[in-house]
Amino acid sequence: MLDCNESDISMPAIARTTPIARDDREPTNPYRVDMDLDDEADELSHLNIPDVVIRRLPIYVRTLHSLLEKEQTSVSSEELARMIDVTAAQIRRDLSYFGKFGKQGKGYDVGYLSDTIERILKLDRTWGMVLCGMGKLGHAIANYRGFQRSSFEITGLFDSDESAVGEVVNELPIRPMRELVDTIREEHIRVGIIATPRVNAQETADMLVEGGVEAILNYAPVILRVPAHVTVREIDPVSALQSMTYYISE
Amino acid sequence: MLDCNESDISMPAIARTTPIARDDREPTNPYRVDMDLDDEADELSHLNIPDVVIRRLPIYVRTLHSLLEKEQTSVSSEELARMIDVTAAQIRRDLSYFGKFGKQGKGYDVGYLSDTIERILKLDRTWGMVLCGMGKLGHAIANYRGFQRSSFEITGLFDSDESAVGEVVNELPIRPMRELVDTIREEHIRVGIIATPRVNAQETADMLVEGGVEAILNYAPVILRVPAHVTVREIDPVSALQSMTYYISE
DNA sequence: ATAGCATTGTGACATTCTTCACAACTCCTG
DNA sequence: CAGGAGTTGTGAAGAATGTCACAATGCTAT
Repeated sequence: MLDCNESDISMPAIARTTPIARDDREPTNPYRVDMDLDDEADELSHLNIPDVVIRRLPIYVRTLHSLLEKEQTSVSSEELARMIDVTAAQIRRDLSYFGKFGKQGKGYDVGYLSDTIERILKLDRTWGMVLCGMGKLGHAIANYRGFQRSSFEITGLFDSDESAVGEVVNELPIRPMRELVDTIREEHIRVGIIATPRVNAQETADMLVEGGVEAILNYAPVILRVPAHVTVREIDPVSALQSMTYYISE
Repeated sequence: MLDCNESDISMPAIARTTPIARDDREPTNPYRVDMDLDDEADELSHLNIPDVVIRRLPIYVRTLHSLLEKEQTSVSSEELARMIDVTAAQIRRDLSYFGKFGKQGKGYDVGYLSDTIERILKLDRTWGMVLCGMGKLGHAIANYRGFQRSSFEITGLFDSDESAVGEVVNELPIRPMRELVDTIREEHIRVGIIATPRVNAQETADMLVEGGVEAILNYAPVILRVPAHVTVREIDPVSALQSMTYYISE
């Protein structure tokens, strides 16, 4: 609620009744899941599912991927729990918000579960992102290789400093901020990254929202004010450090 | 619990009885606070205080600093709450875990409250940090200017790649990993940053712990296994993005 | 002084999140 | 094809966190 903007979307609080997946699926058949996830109950579902749960899903996906790398095809909630350091009950409960994906006595099919969670998180596509603020931090983010492998791709770089404009970073030119809103609209961008100085973060967020962005990854140490339909997550190493020193002994 | 290692320190669960600050303090006298915070109840207190609360404190400090910049000397929980986008009751409750810092009818003295929270978080000193893994990410972190202003300073850079060793980044030489443990011991380092590739993160964490580090800022996308007296916080932009796309409409 | 406004600190309550524990089911083995 | 071992999914209980609402108190103005 503090470091994340809970995005308490104001839509009618209709309880979802149709499970996303059913019991009679063939665990490794992606088409089946496809159909299940696209049906009409899906859109309403995220009202009911706690954000804590949603935040854990990427960790599950990541862990399942590491199992796939090791060619392990099946996993129990118990084993997954040990790997992630949570309780098995929590994993089962988390998954149960979305349907039934496991087999009693057997566990979960790694590939099927991983695909399913990715579909829930809408990671079954590539999301273009605009990056605002091309100082040192912006450069580092633009050069970061970890996004492509994860359904994300930076497609535009923006900076308000006209003298930075034109420079090419990781094959993309830096463009002026005044082009930001139109670019977002034209390219249907839904995700923005803020790496501007603190004082410019809010105005940047406003422009992102104006363009139609619905998710903002904020590296600036400020709490952003955005409409309820926009989600914000903070990346704040300093706060993280400052909260850890509390626990240091002596 | 997932992205943070709750650091459920196993010490006797003694309830703290002595408030850290009292009512008869002079709000702007730092010496008073000093004495209060150093007394014997302090060490036991963190058992009882929820980690969620501790994580919010850096935001309070940051916000109070921004008020100080504007020369505002007094603030109510209501006003602070608006700035941070939490409820006023939550701020009052959070602070009440540590004592009574406000004045009825008046609010809080900005400087006093800020100093006090910093003291609680042990930010009234500079923490040396070792940075492990000097790839692109490591370089970016080493060059980051935001730490000094926040009680932190990177004092050692380490990489396992011998060909990187010797290079000077932001006035510090990169040193070989084999010197890590001894350096931590000799320099009494308590905080480590992991910016290694995923596969090396756990072994790096083990070395940090062996040297005596009690707080780890982990940029690698892995859940680290550490003893209970060590706190870990994850910096994971990919997971943050992956959990936000869930909420995107359409 | 005293009244009255503003604001804290906190019991009591409400809500959210986690864990327990077990019926239901699946699979394997003989 | 029955029995046992293993594991899920989930009601119900429990723990943790957040909010309400108000008595207590300090401050200001007259």
